[in-house]
Amino acid sequence: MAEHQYNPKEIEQRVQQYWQDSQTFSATDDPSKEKFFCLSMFPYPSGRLHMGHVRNYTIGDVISRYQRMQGKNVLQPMGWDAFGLPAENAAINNNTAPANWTYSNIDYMKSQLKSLGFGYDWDREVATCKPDYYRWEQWFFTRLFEKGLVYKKNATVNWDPVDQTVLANEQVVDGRGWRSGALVEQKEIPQWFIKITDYAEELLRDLDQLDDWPEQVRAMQANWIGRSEGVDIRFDVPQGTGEQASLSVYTTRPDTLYGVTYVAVAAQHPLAEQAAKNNPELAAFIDECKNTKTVEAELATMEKKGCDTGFQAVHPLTGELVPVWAANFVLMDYGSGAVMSVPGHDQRDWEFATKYGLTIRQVIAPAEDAEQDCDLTAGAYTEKGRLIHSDSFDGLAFEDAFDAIAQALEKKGAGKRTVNYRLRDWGVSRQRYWGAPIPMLNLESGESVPVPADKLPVVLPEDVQMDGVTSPIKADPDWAKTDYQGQAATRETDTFDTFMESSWYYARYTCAQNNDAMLSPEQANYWLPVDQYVGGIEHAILHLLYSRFFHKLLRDEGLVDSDEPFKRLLCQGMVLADSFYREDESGKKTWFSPADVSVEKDDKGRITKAWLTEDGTPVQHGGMTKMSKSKNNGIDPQQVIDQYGADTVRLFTMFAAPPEQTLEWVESGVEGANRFLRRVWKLATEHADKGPVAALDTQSLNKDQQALRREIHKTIDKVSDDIGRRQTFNTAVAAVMELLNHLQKAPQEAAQDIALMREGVEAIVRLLNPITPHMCHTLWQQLGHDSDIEFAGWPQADKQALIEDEKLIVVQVNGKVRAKMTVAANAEKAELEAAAKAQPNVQQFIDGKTIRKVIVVPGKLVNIVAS
RNA sequence: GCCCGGGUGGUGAAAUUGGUAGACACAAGGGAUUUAAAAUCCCUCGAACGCAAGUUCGUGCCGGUUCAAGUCCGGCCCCGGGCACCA
Repeated sequence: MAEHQYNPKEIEQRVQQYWQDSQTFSATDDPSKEKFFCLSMFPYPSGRLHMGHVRNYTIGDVISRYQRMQGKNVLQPMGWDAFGLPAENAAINNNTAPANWTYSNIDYMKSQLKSLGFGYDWDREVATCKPDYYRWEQWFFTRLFEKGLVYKKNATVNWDPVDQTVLANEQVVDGRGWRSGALVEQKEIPQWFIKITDYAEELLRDLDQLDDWPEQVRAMQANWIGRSEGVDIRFDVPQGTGEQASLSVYTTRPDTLYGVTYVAVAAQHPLAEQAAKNNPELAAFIDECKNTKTVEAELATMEKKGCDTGFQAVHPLTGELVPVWAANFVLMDYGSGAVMSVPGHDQRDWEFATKYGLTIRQVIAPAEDAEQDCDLTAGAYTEKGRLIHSDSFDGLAFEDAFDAIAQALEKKGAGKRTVNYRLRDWGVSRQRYWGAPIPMLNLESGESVPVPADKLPVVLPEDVQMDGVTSPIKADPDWAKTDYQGQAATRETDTFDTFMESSWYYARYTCAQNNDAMLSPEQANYWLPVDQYVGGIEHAILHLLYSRFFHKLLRDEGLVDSDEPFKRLLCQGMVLADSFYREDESGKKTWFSPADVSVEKDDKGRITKAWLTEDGTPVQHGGMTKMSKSKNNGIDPQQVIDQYGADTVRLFTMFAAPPEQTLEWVESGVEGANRFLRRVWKLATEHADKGPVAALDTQSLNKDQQALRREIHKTIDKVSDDIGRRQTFNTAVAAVMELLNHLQKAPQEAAQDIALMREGVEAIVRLLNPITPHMCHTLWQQLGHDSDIEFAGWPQADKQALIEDEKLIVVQVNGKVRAKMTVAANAEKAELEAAAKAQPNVQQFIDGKTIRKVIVVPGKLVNIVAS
């Protein structure tokens, strides 16, 4: 007798032990087999898994198991994005070293991943903080340097003047350093850059190949790269001494050139700094601009401010003198640090000009009304139109004007057509400790050279004391001391941006143990590209763009032969939960964990009352929000696993919402998922108890049995399509639930009833296996199979069983449903029309009216248009 | 501010190519079983009107295309994600 009580704890432990003992998920490089590389974004080892991880990795695991049942050779690896800022903070708070903290987190989280039953090949595990990983990244960087793809330049950082340290944007709170509270300044320091802009065109073009990426991610990347066609224009700036300086500006609207009434430069622009020497007001303005964060969102919304430099620039075509202003919205790091301003036709320029009383001039008129002057008192006219007040260019439309003015500038040597990208080169220097050391040496001559390959890796010391301010490798002068070809040299003490590690880890999984090279091309080319990548939408731009860039760099180094790293991409949504807070008199909110709160609901199920379970004091319901530390509404996956089992957690996660959408974590929904699994367990084990089953004779089935068999095979069809093509796991689960409802109602008297039940139960067990593998593994055995369900194959729908001889047809009159009728599936149009008109409720609506038209959609509907 | 999503019953959602709006669940209400509870099973469940058959309205708002619109087009409102040193 099978156990009819579903006992997840016991089942899951046993099955996980079985997987470990039989190396079920260990992938072998076998070129004779069709491969499937399924990858989930590796976690930052923060301490414990959160629900976002659970969701991400459940999706990846479901796809992996589905593909394995399709007969593919599946690789599903896992690793750790182990460098980063939180380790430094935790190390200070816990008085330990970042390495120590990180490694113990990895241990714990690895055990959590195992308890969720994810089928990873742990032999290929990587941790990016280990020298055997980052040494190859260091080596690759030196290769890029030799190829001229790496350079050093000054770039702006957040500078804490009290702690004398560089801060991450995250460490700047309301313009102040998070520890010192000092006003943060912008400071320029030399940093290393990789020329991603050299690949801008290819990164943009190859987006077209990524058919299996979400449209929105491709759109976001295209906008990020931001290709535009325009003109670089030179404005000469006569100096008092008779010398001539010049400014370069880029514009996509050369047609508005005659509307330029001033030029704006960054506060840090050399011209502005020169002018500030004899201009205290300007000097004060430049000083003030040091406090402006260079975060795009802040730049866009802050108050636009400026100050006249006193310099004047010569208009390249008219020779007119226009003032040069320093402005806080022009960035020195971006473009040439100067822009031409056309307040008549650019809204930002208009606001600036209005504020400071600068001239506003109309040079574009609406195409259809070229004679009329626009009203520019309320705002700029930003549409493209026809030129006016532009000398010989008057009357030209945008494209002709663009060409003619660009040509005139080129002829004078004052301009050049250019393709520009919004994308900027990738700054990879970080002034923090817990990262891969940048493998560069500074010589006494001032020259920087890469660390020779035989001296790699540059190992980051792990046994360190954190003082919370200075990186230990910067604090220890001995660490940097070294030599280069006999001469004294100092090491670079900056470390890499952690995006460096996450840009190539996917490739390292193909040969994680290789100690002789970054990649083994044979293994890399067998497994790559990744067939399915799963991760959060928050990585849609940066991580995914850097990885695509790195893949092209790896290709150009001869390490891989594909152009793109990720064939198909799925971006899962966030996980939300109820939040609860209490507000004190000053309006400060204290947030309470949902685990500590009890609620009362009205008969519509809305929360009407909430209180702390422990002492009964009332709290406010803050709605469903993203699980986060700040709202204290994270649900610990471990507690839910302990209570209901991993299969229930996995099922609820897949069922509650489609994967790209947000998922609301609701306890009663988890219970519902658990209830469904108990029903499956009961049906399957009770059936298994009936012992040997007669062979199914599909020819002898009665009408009801045929209908049930059609449900079984329709479900197989739908679930296959939902998991394989559509990736709508929620509807796949719903389809299995429907089938279970049908099977539970089926009679179990005749031998063929039981044979049919066998077919249905086996279908359910196999269809659910990717989602709830522990239960399905166990039930598969109880149904008498010796084979491992992972390798038992995916069920195939019997096309014969799907054929219906009758169909339900909807009858509409003027687009409104008036009747439904069951007709032979092969009925002709004329028959359908006649049958539709014969329906009593239809007659009522067409009686006395003229039939104008009848639309027949075979197998679906008849619409009678009458008036 | 810019770029990208989303908005459908009390709730999560479904409707795949323009063709029956609300599958499957959750919550709620009613009933069966039980000494009782849990568990389980059955019924009801968008709104209004109606004894019923059924009718009308209904997918954020306003307008359009179409025999037919949740789905396509134009204009708005609200919510969320990203914005380059959090990962």
